[in-house]
Parts: sequence; structure tokens; C-alpha cells
Amino acid sequence: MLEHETADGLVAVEISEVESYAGEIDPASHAYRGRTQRNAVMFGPPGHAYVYFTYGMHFCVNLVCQPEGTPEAVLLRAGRIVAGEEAARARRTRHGRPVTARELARGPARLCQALDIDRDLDGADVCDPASPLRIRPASQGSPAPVIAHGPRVGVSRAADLEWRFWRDGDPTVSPYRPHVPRRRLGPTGT
DNA sequence: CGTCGGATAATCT
DNA sequence: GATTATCCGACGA
Repeated sequence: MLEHETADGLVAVEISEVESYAGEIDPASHAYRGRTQRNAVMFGPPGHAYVYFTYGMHFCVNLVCQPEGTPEAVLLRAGRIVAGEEAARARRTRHGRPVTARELARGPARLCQALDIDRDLDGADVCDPASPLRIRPASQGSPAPVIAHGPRVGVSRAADLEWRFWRDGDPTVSPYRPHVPRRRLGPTGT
């Protein structure tokens, strides 16, 4: 479970879907070609959030999983809102269109929107209970979920690796979409 | 339910 | 200059 405490209140999410990115051997990882300003957190100690901006408008959050120097992380792709649904809904500025609870954190960018995560939280220590962004263990006695796996969503390279994992049957898991290369047409494009 | 194209800018080569 | 770990609205069935 991941929660973020802000002035708006507390929003908590039970993660239903993740993807793994292994920097040194994975061509799809942001860390594959070495350290840059953007991915520096991936090379740091585990338990910290790596937040990046993409497609000109979206944020996505990862959790670093390996010791310092080994840039591996999991992308948090989707979750179920377990607290603060009203605050999460208020962060959505879609033109008056109603949003179901299921959709609020379905997809990596929506999850960040529901939790109000942006680059200010890049590097946050999610294992520190004093951090505004932190993880909490699953409640005692909750049954272990059945985990399914398959290819990652939207990646153009290493598309054969089945490094996406999700809670089998969970309705908040995002739909699969293969990568579609698309070129932006320039003024001279035909 | 499905496919399709547009939006939009940081980041990297 | 090209690419992108995405989402949304429009449209068809």
C-alpha cells in the first residue's frame, strides 16, 4: 500500500499492477544507457521513489529495489483507492466528466494524479514513516493475492520480456496496449 | 467493447 | 531532431 499525505488530505492506494525495469540488462529501462540527471535516483539506495515526466504531460512513479549502484526499479502501474477517494477525485480536472472509483488510479499516470505525485517527490524515501510519500505493509491476515504476469505495456524495446505483474482478476489493472510508434507530422510532412 | 489520432514538452542523441 | 514506461475524446459495432 502506498499513501501520500498532503494539504488536501491523505490518499492511500493498494497497488494492483507493477512492471520491472532492470537498468543494466534491460534496453527498455531509463537507466540502460547509464546515469543521467533524470534517472540519478535509480542508481541510489533502494526504497526511494523515482519519478519521471513523459509524453509532455504525465508523471510516473517507480520504487528503487536494489542496493546503491544497481539501477533496478518497479514502475507502479495501477492501484485501488482505499482512502481519500474524494481528494483523489478532486485532483482530476477532466471536463466535468464523472470518473468511477475504478478508473481513478488505473494506469501509471492516473495513479500519480490520484496521489498528487510529481517530480518534487523524486528521491523521496518511501520507507521512512515521516515521509509524506510512504509505503505500508498489507494488513495482517489478508489473503495473499494470485499474481499473474505478462509483457510490459507500451515498451518499444525488449517487448518479449514478461516483466509486468498484476493481481489476477483485479478490476483496477490497466488494459494491455502494445507500443505504437508514431511520428509527429512536421509542417513538411505528407 | 474496439481502434484511431491528437495533445504536449522533457529528455536524450 | 527524434523519441516517449500515456491518456483522452471521437467514432463504429
